[in-house]
Amino acid sequence: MIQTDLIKGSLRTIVLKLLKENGRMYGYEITRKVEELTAGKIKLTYGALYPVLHKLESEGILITEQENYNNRIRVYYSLTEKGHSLVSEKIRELMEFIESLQGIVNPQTGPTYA
Amino acid sequence: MIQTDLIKGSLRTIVLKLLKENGRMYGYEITRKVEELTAGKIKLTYGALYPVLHKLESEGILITEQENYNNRIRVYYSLTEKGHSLVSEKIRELMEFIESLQGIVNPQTGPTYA
DNA sequence: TACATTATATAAACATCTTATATATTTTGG
DNA sequence: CCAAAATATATAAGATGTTTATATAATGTA
Repeated sequence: MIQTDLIKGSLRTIVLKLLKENGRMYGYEITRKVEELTAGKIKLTYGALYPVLHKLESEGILITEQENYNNRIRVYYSLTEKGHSLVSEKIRELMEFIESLQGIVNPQTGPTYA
Repeated sequence: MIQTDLIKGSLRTIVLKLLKENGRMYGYEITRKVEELTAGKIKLTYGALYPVLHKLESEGILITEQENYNNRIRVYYSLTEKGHSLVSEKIRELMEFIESLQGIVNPQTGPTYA
C-alpha cells in the first residue's frame, strides 16, 4: 500500500470528487470506492476521513442524511449548492498539481520522436 | 499558485529526486528548480524546505558541504550512499501515488476511440 | 461460535506546513 | 549613489492534517 503521507492535502478533493460523481455516499462506501479506483493502493483511514467529512459539513459544503439499513445507521453525505460550485475548482487545482508533480518526477515527458 | 497544502508528504521525495538528478544543490537552488520545472506553479517555502533538508541530513540520507560564493555561504546537499539506495523506491512510490490520484480524478482515462 | 465485514466516531500523539521574523551580501535600475 | 530586488540560510510559533489506538455494534460467513 502507498504510504498515506502522500495523501495529505488531497483527501478533501478526493472526497468532493467522489460525491460529485456518485451523488451521495456514506463514509465506509467512500473508502471502498477509493480502494476500488486505485486497485487497493490507497486505503483511507477513518481517523482521517470522518474529521474531513464533519469539517466539510460544518463549512456548509456537504449535508448529511441518516438512514437505517439492517439496523445499522448510515450517514449519507452529499454536496450542497455551495459544494457543487466548489468542486470543479478543487479538481482543477488537484489536476494542475498532479501535472506539476509529473514535471518534477518525470521531466523527460514530452513528444516522443519515433 | 497551487495551494501548497497539496505538497504535504511529497516534499521529501521531490528533494531527493532533484538531488539524484543534479548531483548536488543548495537550498535556494532547489526552490528555483522546482519553480522552473512546474512553470512557477509550485513555490517551496524555506520554512518547509530547510527543516526537511536538515532532517534528511540527520537521518544520514544527505551530506552537506559549505562553500563560499561571493561572500555568501552556500550549503550544498548531496545524497549519501544510503540516500541513493532510497531514492528510486521513493520515486516509484510517488509515481504510483500520482497514478492512483489520476484513477480517482480522471477515471475515464483509457483508450480514446476516434 | 468465532471471525470477518460492515459502519461510525473520537482522542492523543505525531508529522508537516505556513507565516513571521532575522540576518546579510550582491546585483540591478533609476 | 541609493533603493529595491534578488540571493542565501535559518528558526519559532501556530495551524493543519494524519496515524494509531480505542470504542461500539450489527450482520454475514466458515
